[in-house]
Amino acid sequence: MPSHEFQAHDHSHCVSDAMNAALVHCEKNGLKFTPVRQRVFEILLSEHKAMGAYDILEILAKEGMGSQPPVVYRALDFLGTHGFVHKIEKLNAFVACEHPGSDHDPAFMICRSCTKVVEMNGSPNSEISSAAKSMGFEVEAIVVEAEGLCPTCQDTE
Amino acid sequence: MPSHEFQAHDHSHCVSDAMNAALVHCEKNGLKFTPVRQRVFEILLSEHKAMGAYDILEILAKEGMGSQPPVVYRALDFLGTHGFVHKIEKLNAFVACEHPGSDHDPAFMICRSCTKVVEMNGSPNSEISSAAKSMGFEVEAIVVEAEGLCPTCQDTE
DNA sequence: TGAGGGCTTGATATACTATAACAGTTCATA
DNA sequence: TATGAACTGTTATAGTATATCAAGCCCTCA
Ligand SMILES: [Zn+2]
Ligand SMILES: [Zn+2]
Ligand SMILES: [Zn+2]
Ligand SMILES: [Zn+2]
Repeated sequence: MPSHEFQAHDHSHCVSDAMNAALVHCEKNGLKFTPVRQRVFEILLSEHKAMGAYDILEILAKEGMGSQPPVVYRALDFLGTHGFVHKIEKLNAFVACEHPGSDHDPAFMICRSCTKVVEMNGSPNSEISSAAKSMGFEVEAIVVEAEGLCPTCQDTE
Repeated sequence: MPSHEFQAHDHSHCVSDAMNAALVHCEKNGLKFTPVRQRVFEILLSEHKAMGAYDILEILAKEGMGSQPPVVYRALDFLGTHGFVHKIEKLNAFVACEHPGSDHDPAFMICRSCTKVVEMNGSPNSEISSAAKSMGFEVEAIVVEAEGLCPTCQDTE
């Protein structure tokens, strides 16, 4: 059983790796990684969970960084456009990307018990792509979200 | 290239097949396929497109079948629970099931140009299931939604 | 230097999606 | 006929997302 983010791990590495990758990517591409954007990213990095835009906004507001919805939606739009966060459609919520730097179609596992959200390794989407292609459909983006129980929560049920 | 619902076809068969299957299933299982539920299903069957709850409600209202959101959401809940319609998470919208009667994890193709939504044949989800299983994750439900261009719309671009 | 232009932020208002809660009705059945 | 379960009507409210316009910042080029 490979280790992964559902299990206990040194999460400070997740945070620093992702933040560093984002800083480097913005630097290289002349993107403005402004304080609000950076703070929203930090908030999403703090746990492997999806957060609603309004949950994030509440934190920002307490810190005096903006109190209106557009503030957080604009930051999320920036972060999503550049691949730093993903939207979880099933939850109408957002999660920090775990594979920074690589352009990828993410696929997620959502634990309904502990609410953690983890990206699958690799891109297990080739079967879907080829099923679509065999019907003549040209895929541009794929949403893959598996809901269920993570290893830890299976044990405690 | 197999034929499918993106292309021209005798759509009246889609409608009558699905409605018959639903009627039979409700009959067999003692489910109450009430006028509102039946009408909502008909509306969703009229095209291979996803419709928002409020679009459906607008039609119901014109016909004097209920004018408040709970009416349509309750009907959609019934239809979803019994597998007659699916929710498209990416669109926050609902579509009639094309494989009535069979218990299945649907996978969708969404054309961004003509907005048609078609279920893939088979369940091309085994790759995802096994990727999840290899990480110890127990899948209970899968959302698969591929967005792109259908065969027809590729030609006209 | 300072006028312009593009991008970011602030702020107000509004649109869109979904559910909670309770009252009234229908219908099967005990 | 009484009882209860399920469906419908209705009001109110919660939750998610965007349109729009004004104001500020930063870079660049005349
Ligand atoms: Zn971590
Ligand atoms: Zn869990
Ligand atoms: Zn059809
Ligand atoms: Zn199309």
